[in-house]
Amino acid sequence: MDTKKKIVDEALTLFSERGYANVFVADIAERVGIKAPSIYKHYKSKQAIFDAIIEEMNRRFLEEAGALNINGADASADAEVYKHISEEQLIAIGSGLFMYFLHDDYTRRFRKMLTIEQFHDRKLADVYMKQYVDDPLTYQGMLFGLMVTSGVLKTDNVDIMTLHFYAPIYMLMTICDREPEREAEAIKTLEAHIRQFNRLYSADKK
Amino acid sequence: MDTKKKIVDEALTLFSERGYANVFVADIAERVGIKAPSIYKHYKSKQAIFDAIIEEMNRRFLEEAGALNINGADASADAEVYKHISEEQLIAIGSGLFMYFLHDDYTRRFRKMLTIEQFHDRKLADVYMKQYVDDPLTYQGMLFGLMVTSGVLKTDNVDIMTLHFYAPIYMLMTICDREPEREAEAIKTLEAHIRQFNRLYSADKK
DNA sequence: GTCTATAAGAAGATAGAC
DNA sequence: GTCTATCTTCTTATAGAC
Repeated sequence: MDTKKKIVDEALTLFSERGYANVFVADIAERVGIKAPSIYKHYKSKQAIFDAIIEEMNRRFLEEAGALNINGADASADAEVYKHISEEQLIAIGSGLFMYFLHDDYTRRFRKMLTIEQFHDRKLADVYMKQYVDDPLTYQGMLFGLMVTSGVLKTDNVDIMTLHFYAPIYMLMTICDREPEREAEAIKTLEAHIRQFNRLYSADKK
Repeated sequence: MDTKKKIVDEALTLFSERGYANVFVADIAERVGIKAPSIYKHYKSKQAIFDAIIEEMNRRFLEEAGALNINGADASADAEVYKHISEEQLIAIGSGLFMYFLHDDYTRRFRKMLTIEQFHDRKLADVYMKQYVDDPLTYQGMLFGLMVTSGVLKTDNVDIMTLHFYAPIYMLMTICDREPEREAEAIKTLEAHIRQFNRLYSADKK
C-alpha cells in the first residue's frame, strides 16, 4: 500500500482505539514505518489526516448507499422478493446487517472513532446518527412496509415494528464494540430476537 | 458548595463535553473561579480529579441500587403489585427509567463521559455496560419474570421479551445524548413503543 | 521522501510569597 | 488556600542534509 494511504489507515486504527487527542503524530509514523517529520511530506498537519479519514468515509458511504439502493429503488421488484420471505431469510437480513456493521474493518474502526469523538464535533454526531440510526431505520422501514403491504407481516405501526426489529441489533452492536468477547453470545441473542420478532409480527400465526 | 466538590463537578461537566484529554486543568480552574495552580492544593494531579469522579459515581450507584432493590428483594410483594399492572403503569415504568437516565444531571454527564472514554480504559467500558445494559436488563427481566408468572404477560422467552422492552429505550437514550433536540420526538416514540409492546405480549389480547 | 536536529508552543505540575 | 512566576516535559511542526 502506498504511504499516503497507509498513514490514514494506521491513523484510523489509532484514533478508534484512543481518540484523536491521545494519538501523536509519532505514533502514526511508527506504525507506518517512518519517522514523524516524514508524515508532513504527505499531510500538512495532524488535523489534515483526520479530515482525510472523514473524506474517505464519505466516499465509502456513498458507494454503499448506491449498492444498497439498487433494489430499494425498484419497490415493485422488492415487493415480489419479500412477499414470500421466510423466518430464515429474515434472520439472514438481520444477521447480515449486524455482521457487516461489526466485521467490516473500516466501518468498525470508523464507528468507534465516531463514538469517541462525537461530542467533540457535532458534525461527527450527525454522521453517526445518520449511519447507525436513521438510515438503517429508513431502509428497514421501507422493506417492512413492503412486507406489510404484501401481507407477510402484520402491524398498524410500521415505524414501531421497525424499531422493534432494529433497536436490539443496534444495542447488540454497541455491546460488541465495547466487549468483543461477547460476540458469540450476541449472535445467539440476535437469532432468538428475530425468531421471536417473526412470531410476534408474522401475518400467519402458528 | 465547597471548592473540592466544585472541582469534581465542573471537571465532570467539561470531561462529558470534550473528553479528558481535551480539558485542561486551567479550564477546570476557570469554571471553579480560581487559578490552575490552586487546583493542586485539593487534588495532586488531573488524573486524581478523574479518579475522584469515578469514586463519587460508584458511591451514587451503590445508593441507587439499594433504593431500586427495596422491593426487588421481596419478590412475593412485587408479584402482588405487578399482577394487575395496566398499560399505563407499564408506560410509567419505561418512561421513568428513560427520564431518570436522561434528566438526572449527574447520571447524564457521567454517561456522556463514559461514552467518550470507554475505549481508553476497559474498566470504564465495563462500568458503562453494567449500568446501562446488564443491570437494566437484569432488573427489568426480574419484573417481567414476575409478570409472566402471575399471568399478566405471556412469552416463552423472558430474556428476549425484556430485550424487546429495553433495547428501544436504550437506543432512544443514545439518540437524545447526541441530539437533545430530539427528546420530545423520542418520548412520543417511547410511548408508542410500550403500547405496542403491551399489545404484543399482553396475556389478555383484545 | 526520508532522515536528524531543533524551534515553538502547550499543558501539567511545583515553588514560594501572601 | 490562592496567587504569580517558573520549571519540565511533551508534541506539533519546520529546516535543511541526503
